[in-house]
Amino acid sequence: MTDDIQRIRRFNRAVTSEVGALDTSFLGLGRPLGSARVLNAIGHGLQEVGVIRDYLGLDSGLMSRLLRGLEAEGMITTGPSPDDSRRRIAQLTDEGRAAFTEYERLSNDQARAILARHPRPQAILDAMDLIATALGQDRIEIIEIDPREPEAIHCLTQYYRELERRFATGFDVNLSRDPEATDMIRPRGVFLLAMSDALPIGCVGLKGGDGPVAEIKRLWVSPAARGLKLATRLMTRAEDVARSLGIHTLRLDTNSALPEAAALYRKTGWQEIDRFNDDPYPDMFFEKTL
Amino acid sequence: MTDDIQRIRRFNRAVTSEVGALDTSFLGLGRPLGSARVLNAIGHGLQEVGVIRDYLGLDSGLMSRLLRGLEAEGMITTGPSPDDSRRRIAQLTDEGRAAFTEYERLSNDQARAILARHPRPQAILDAMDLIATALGQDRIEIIEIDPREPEAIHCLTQYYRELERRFATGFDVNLSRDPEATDMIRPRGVFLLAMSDALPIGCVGLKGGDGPVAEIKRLWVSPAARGLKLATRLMTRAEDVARSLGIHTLRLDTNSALPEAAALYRKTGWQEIDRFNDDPYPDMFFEKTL
DNA sequence: AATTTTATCTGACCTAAGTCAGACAAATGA
DNA sequence: TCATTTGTCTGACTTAGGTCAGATAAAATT
Repeated sequence: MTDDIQRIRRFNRAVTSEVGALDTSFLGLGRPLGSARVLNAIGHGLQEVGVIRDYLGLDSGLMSRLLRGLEAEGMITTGPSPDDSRRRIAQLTDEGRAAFTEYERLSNDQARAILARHPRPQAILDAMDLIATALGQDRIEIIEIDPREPEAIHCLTQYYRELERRFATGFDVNLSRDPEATDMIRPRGVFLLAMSDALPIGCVGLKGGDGPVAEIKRLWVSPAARGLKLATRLMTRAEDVARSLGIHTLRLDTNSALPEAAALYRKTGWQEIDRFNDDPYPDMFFEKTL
Repeated sequence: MTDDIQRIRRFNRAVTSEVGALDTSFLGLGRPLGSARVLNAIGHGLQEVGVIRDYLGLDSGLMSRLLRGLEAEGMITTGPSPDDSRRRIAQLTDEGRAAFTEYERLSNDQARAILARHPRPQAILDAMDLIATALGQDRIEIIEIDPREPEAIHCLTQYYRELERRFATGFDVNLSRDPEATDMIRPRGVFLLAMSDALPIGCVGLKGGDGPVAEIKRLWVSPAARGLKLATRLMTRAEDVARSLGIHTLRLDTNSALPEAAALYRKTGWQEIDRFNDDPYPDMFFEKTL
């Protein structure tokens, strides 16, 4: 156990010196960290002075001075907000946008360098996802999204890959009944994503029709987030939406090669029923009355 | 690929805010970060002012002032080094030791908290080891050590566990020929550890006797360090030591359940030979003439 | 219309951190 | 022995970052 603590502290040291290098790269463009942070916040789309101040946790006096400095440098312009002229809005000038892009380039290069010098970049990424998800586990949010958006497709792709790995026969999505995206968009259904910071780490689809019966599809949780009860959260939210859409009965199909899924369904009030479709992949079928 | 970059930058954000919290905890004891860092360096055993200065990368003027401040607080005493009275040596007072212990406690608590709130602490630790090893991959060092030291035992324990997992029959070290520790200490042999920062991530033993023939034992590399050519580095160093001890012939035994090991031996000039012992576990035997 | 609240700014002030030139004393080398 | 080098310290100065008490103007409330 003491040994484990040492491992974490070694990790902190390793990452701190790397993050220190990151801070230095911010300073490397000849601008103090404070101004650089404000410039980046504006570049990332924050406009209102108050919002930026809260986001960066700055005193209003200091914030004002940093803005004035960036203005003097010609990096930003400020003006009153159209709907409340007490509030001020900051925007990048062309010069400011160039500086911001340069910061982005440095950050991306640094990230790329970490991947490039390691023989197993995928292992690095998986480890980073696990740690970032663990550190932010209290800030995981579930959002509704169009299943054709890139974040949703990211999850679905991972889901298909996992089925491919775990089914003895492999998995070809074209042989399965791929639900119409519009069946998973309100008012017929919904597609939910679990987000940790900006990374999608889980999904579930509620595929509805015109009647009171709907199907749960594509329940998946990233390996980085397993054990955090995320599947239950996703299912509960999907059931809530179903109720609000006037749906009385939910069905789903699954495969006995995914025993943790069947266990979850049984534990949360689902009953096993007879086969209700001719999809070649599933071999277990469940139903739940809301 | 762009997606991967985003994942790394998310990791940086997550870790930076956590590390920021660590810095704040340093400040939380009412001492500025600079003084706290010096106090901790002294607590961790650094004594000479110049060594501390280099380690923390401080200007000599600033260093001097920080020392003076800690002295005024009653945290440390300084005096001339006995062998060169230009150099000064800093030591903790009882009060200083108490403050240092408090910092250690805070750091350990923080680390413990991360583990405690996650359902799979072992996964967190493995991920942290992987990342810390990757970030410090250019600073991996190979050292000689007594195989009875805790760092060596850490590696050996992991090695036995891995054999237990990978051999169809399991692995019981008591049934195997456990080499005498003294056979792996100069002048008979040597035990080598690969260290990343303070974490042992690989080992190999050279078990010698009185004659010119020796055995390679216990070659192991942590999953966190695989792909970094560490096994080759360890073997090369073991062979170098063997030569310097007047050994002409090396032997080793291994098992076909560890194909990557046999592949390494074949690639580095080892020849498969007939069984030369009656250990129940190995089923492949190699020899190399130096 | 007068008062209060909100959002930002300004001036005065502070600490932490760091730089640099030179002082000083001990150790080293010619 | 004398000049040079080395390790540390001191004083003078700078920048970054931050706090706080008003000032100011727009918006919201009474």
